[in-house]
Amino acid sequence: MAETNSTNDAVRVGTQAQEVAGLLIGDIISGRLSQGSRISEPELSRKYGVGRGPLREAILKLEGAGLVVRAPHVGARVVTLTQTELSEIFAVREALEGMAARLAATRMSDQQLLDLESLLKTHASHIHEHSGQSYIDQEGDLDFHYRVINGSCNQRLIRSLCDELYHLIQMYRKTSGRRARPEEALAEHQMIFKALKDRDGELAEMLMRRHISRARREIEQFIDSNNQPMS
Amino acid sequence: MAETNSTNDAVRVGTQAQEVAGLLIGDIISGRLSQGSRISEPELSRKYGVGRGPLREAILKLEGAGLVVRAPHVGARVVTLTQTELSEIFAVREALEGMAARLAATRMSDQQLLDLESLLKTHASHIHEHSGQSYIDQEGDLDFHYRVINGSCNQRLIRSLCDELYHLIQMYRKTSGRRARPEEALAEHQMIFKALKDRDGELAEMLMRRHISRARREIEQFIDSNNQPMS
DNA sequence: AACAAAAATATTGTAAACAATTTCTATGGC
DNA sequence: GCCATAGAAATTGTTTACAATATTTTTGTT
Repeated sequence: MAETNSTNDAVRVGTQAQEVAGLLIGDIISGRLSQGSRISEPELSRKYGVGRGPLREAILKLEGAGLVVRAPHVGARVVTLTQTELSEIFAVREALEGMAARLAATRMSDQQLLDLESLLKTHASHIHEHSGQSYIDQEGDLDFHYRVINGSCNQRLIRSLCDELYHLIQMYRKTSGRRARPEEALAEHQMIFKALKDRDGELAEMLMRRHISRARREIEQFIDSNNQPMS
Repeated sequence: MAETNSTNDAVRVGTQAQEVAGLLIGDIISGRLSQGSRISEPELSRKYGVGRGPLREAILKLEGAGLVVRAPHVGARVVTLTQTELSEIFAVREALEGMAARLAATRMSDQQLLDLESLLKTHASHIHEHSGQSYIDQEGDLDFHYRVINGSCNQRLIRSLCDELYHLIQMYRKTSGRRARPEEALAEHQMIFKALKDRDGELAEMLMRRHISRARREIEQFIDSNNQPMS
């Protein structure tokens, strides 16, 4: 009768190291492990119930993703994003995701476009109902961008954006209780969608770049207004 | 005297894992470990004279860089680049390095520009002397691109390009004995340099994108002409 | 002889013990 | 009272041994 594994999770999907890496990523991008937190091997080893070997592998993986930084003989910490680094991330994201939008305009299937359209409708109704709060804002935004990125059909591009940059962006969003602007974002998403539907790659790229550039400026502004009273 | 370390290398700079990772990268991008080669832990553990722990860490690191692929309980292999993957890499490189050129146009110091100019002069004389062969072609090309990338002053961009994409490109260049076209490349480098010197970011980006796009088409052509007789 | 199944081998994944380095703490001197 | 230094504790780096999985070889059957 449903003999479970050693952990109370579902059946083991891969190796312990992979599982712990997933848990660690979740703890970081959810904010349970805040920026700059020490990653103690013995402590987390006990917490996750695995040996130090698999845990070290997980840490190594996260280091490759840029979520933690390590110093020899000193240990690992959750990365601390400065404003400069966050701006750099968004600058790279702008170039990469602009390219993704351009490719997606010619490569997305009709079905993918229909799905994207219904996603936007769902998002719109949620905004009207709850007058622009709730989790759907962050998640919906992510969902839209993930679909466009995947629509590019460029595996390397997908990996760079989803496995590296977006983890960092999610981490920042959670740790800084910044309020998004769902109405404006939705309007921009709808314009991007129209360009995709029209198979207009140039326009899709330009709109996506402006969309991300706008988000970057908001963040820079937010940080500025928050750093001031902390001095 | 000069009491050396356990290995005959210079003094240990970091940890064994880091050192082995460097050696592994060297073996891969030099072609000593060709594409698709098995990465046997016991074998390489003996070869490099370290335990399996540090070697595994090195493999993990290379997996993060995209140089090796791992399968659970099966092992690691040097990545095999298909034409599709190579095209994808160059597409991403085009977007990223175009951005780097645009940023470099406004951010490179006058001294950096002078150094870049002298590098191009050195490169030109080498081509005229040896009529376009010798190692300087590959190395010189890399050197030029590295300087422009670093001129962007965007650390994340630098890391993406130098630590991930360029390793893969170097690997491909070595394993496929493809001949470069140093004269054409130099001419294009000189045009890019002029745009940088004029602080014309838009032009620098466009020229860099065309330069890389051209290289991509050459590679695609080369692969096509090589894959045909192998069918 | 060819195929399938089962045992043997080898390799990877994991845990535990040891070594080396760093960090914290306490003691002594100024 | 403060700083420097020496020792102790804790953590990371590394090796070794063990367990689990995959691959290969062997053996038996059709």
